[in-house]
Amino acid sequence: MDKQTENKKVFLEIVHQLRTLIRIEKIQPGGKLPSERVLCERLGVGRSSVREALRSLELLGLIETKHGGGTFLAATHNHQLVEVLSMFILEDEKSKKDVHITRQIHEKEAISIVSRTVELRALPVWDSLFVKLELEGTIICKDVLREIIIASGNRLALKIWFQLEAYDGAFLSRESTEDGKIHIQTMLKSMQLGYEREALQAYKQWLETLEE
Amino acid sequence: MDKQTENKKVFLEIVHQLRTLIRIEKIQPGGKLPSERVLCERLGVGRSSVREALRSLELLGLIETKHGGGTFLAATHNHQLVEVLSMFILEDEKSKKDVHITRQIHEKEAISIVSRTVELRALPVWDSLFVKLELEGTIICKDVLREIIIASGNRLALKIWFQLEAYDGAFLSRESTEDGKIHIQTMLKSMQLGYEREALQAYKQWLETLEE
DNA sequence: GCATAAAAGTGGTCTGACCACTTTTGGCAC
DNA sequence: GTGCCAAAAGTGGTCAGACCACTTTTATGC
Repeated sequence: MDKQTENKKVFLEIVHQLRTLIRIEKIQPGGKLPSERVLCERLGVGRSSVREALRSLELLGLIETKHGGGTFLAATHNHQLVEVLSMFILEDEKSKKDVHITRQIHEKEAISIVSRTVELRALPVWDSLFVKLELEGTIICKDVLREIIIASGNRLALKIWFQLEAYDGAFLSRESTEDGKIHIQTMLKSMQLGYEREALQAYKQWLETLEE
Repeated sequence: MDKQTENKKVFLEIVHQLRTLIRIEKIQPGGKLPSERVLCERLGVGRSSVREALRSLELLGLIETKHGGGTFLAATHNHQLVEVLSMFILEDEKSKKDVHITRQIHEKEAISIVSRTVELRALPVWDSLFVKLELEGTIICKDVLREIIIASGNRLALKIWFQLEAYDGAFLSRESTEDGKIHIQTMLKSMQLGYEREALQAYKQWLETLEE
């Protein structure tokens, strides 16, 4: 009833309907949505309009599609959001530096969080990383940072970090130097002991070894 | 021809192309984009695909369309983006909290940056805000924070903050209490003097006056 | 029972058509 | 020439049908 009253665009209305559908049918993240053709019929609209709505949600990272397979509710939220916004926003060199800095902001915060939280400090993953570092020595920077940010428990920050890391990838993908290794170990140990300041200091020193 | 050979989705490619087009043709916010039919021809794709891309960007608030008039680069964006995302994302409390925390991460960082940078500390805007606070007393929290983040010079962080602030809006839009006002003033003054620790402390106390 | 091929289902894209609305154009009266 | 107004052109909004490419399901043959 109320659908007819609105003079708004069909595809926006469909976005609304989809949300209702997902709630009512209790579709879980990762769950399958009705096919495009079924949605057309159910909502009484053309397939193009359904697709415009679906594509919009896809760009937002709210749904995922598998060619020939179906449409699924995204398991993890907004990753494309940042990417697309960035595409329009990040244009000059200054922006590249901003990505770098912003990424580090989240890394520092995660280190602080872990250092300050007893339960997180006690996580076995730190020892594991430490040992791996000891044995192989070829550990990749981003693996360590990723674990720390995951541990910090802020999923949104994790999503943002993933995006930034993707841009900034070349930098982080390098293997650590001998000097760098020491700083990573110091950072991990400090974190485990709850020495926030020292952990951040070691992180900073580690960064310096990367900047050559 | 060539577009089909790519394994990526056409509509995503179009989103990319549009961004390039906007930059090359120097289309200003509020400016007019080529019509859908022109875009089809230029990009060598079907109109449906062009529309899927445009509709996606519209949902993101990056463009606006006028029926019969044309498509325009958004002057001020993120209007329904917020609405739609919140519909889908902000369902569980955890996400809401993550937004909240992530926003504060960027605020804290900006305060630190300004405190540590002589040129930024000397900006006249702080006195201006301080006086405004003195006189009116009805200053809005987000105005202060926005200025600080702008001053910090990281446009990406600013962009992210705008996003988060939009979600988290109800919280930040409140007028500050008497207690809050004192803390804001303390924060500003500490920042100006370069007392990073004190500024962050005041920020924290200010937050406490807002909660509950 | 199982592997494999056929069929059905599904997303991806293009074309053409029609409608509703806006902007531009052209002609008429003054 | 000026000004107004209707016709024409331009543009977004929507739908229907047709293929294609890919995945999932079903049926077949051994």
